[in-house]
Amino acid sequence: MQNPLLLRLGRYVRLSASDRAAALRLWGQRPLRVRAGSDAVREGDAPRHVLVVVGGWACRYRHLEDGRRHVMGLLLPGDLCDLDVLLMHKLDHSVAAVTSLGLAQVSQAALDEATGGQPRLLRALRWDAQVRAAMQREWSVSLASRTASERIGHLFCETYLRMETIGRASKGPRGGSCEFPITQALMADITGLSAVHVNRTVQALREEGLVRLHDRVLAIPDLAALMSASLCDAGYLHLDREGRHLDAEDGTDE
Amino acid sequence: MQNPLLLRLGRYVRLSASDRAAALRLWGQRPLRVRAGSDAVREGDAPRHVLVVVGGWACRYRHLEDGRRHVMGLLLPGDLCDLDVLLMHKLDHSVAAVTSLGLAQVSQAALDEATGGQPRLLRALRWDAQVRAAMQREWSVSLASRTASERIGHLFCETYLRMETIGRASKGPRGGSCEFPITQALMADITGLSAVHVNRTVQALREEGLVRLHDRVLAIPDLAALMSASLCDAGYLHLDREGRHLDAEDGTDE
DNA sequence: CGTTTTATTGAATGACGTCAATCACTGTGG
DNA sequence: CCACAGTGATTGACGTCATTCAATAAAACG
Repeated sequence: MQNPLLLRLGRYVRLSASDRAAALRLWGQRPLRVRAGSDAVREGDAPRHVLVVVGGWACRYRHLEDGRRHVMGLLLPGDLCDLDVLLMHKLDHSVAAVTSLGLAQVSQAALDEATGGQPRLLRALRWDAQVRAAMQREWSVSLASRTASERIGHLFCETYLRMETIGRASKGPRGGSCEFPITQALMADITGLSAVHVNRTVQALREEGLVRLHDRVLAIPDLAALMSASLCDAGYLHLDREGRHLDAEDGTDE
Repeated sequence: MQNPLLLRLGRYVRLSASDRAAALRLWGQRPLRVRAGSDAVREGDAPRHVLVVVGGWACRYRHLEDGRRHVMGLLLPGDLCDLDVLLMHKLDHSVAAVTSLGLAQVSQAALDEATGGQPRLLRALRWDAQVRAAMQREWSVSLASRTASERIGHLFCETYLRMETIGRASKGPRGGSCEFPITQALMADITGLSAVHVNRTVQALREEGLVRLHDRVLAIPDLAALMSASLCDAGYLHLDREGRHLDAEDGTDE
């Protein structure tokens, strides 16, 4: 299986053929293109769909009144944006395209139809939402307790691991690497640092040999070393197939 | 209605009598006492219940390997700790009692039984989880983008508003006030500041006349002024009864 | 090719942390 | 009743990490 959503949900449980078919119906739903840099949805809007990232990267963000911006999450291909968002009247944050972006817009009816007869799929989606909440908490830990280089190193580790789970990382003799289309200015808005300090910190990590980052490609020669230097413990990503006791009989891995 | 859980869910939708009865069955479930300062559940444990705070205050926290601690959320009476936590194999953070604490331990079976025939109640609980996620994001905004005094002021505003929605705040001629059993050391772990700096910042807020804080009681003479000084926009708390179109016929307010 | 975005560098400043000591308050045992 | 320890709040001096401002270099883009 190559679909990022299926790869991701497969970290929780082996889906049956009909689960997978239902998940793919979400995938195909009314896709929308968003240009890099512009907003897909905006704070204050009434949510009309559950969004699924089909291609490209997006971010959730919020502005403070005086213009300061904080990016509170990254959305990668296969990521689903708030299963229960349609309960709310207004969005409390915006979502912007980081790169050129493809979004599936899933209506409540489409969601109900896809999950109605597939409790295993619904559980996988709920698990995914829990993991997303854990990531949010971990970003809080970073902002509150990690130093600049730990924050940035942690962002690299987490993003690399997320890319790996959706089959978008490659491993070579010099470690793993993945796409990383995040400018230093955006990294600043994520980590709560200034762009200048991000720049200096990235350079320091490079000089220590912990990462290579050029041309929107992130390479990590020794992931364990970077994780350790960044105080990153991957437990919160819950990558160990916690729902395996619910595996479908016909759930295969290929 | 006086029950904090019902008051809180009532911010979303008017519950029917049978919704309320079902919610109260969660409330009564096998209550557990935890002494102030000790852990209710610990990172790495297998979750066995959904926890509901019946009385007292708790906090979610995580330690980094070198001992730094971050508190990533406060749990007040009526708060429910992760509707879907039982999907996970391991907890990724701990929960400690801030004050002497009463916890209802709700099993999956009890949860299913309570929500099975009450879709309105289930929606209210899901709405609550969304609001909780929004609070988590807002704490990230604080840590990344707000100054020390804005962070602390924001914590005061949010906590006061949460206490107000559960009927635990009182209003007088000199503004509103509520219990606030949080030591400055704990405020430091919440805001990512040092305890010393929290102390100085609280004093500054006092001298500006924005808050009074003594003997575990927080008083806010002018909430609008404090909110404005802290760049606090209450939108993310979603306090405006967003599910009112789903109100039960027999849902009364008393 | 110019134009814009992104990355990089230096110097000065400032917000916040650390260390260390003191003070107030509480509860405890003698 | 008082000595004592323990917790939480407070203060001062000093150090440091990160910000800001400003300028430049290097890429990316049309």
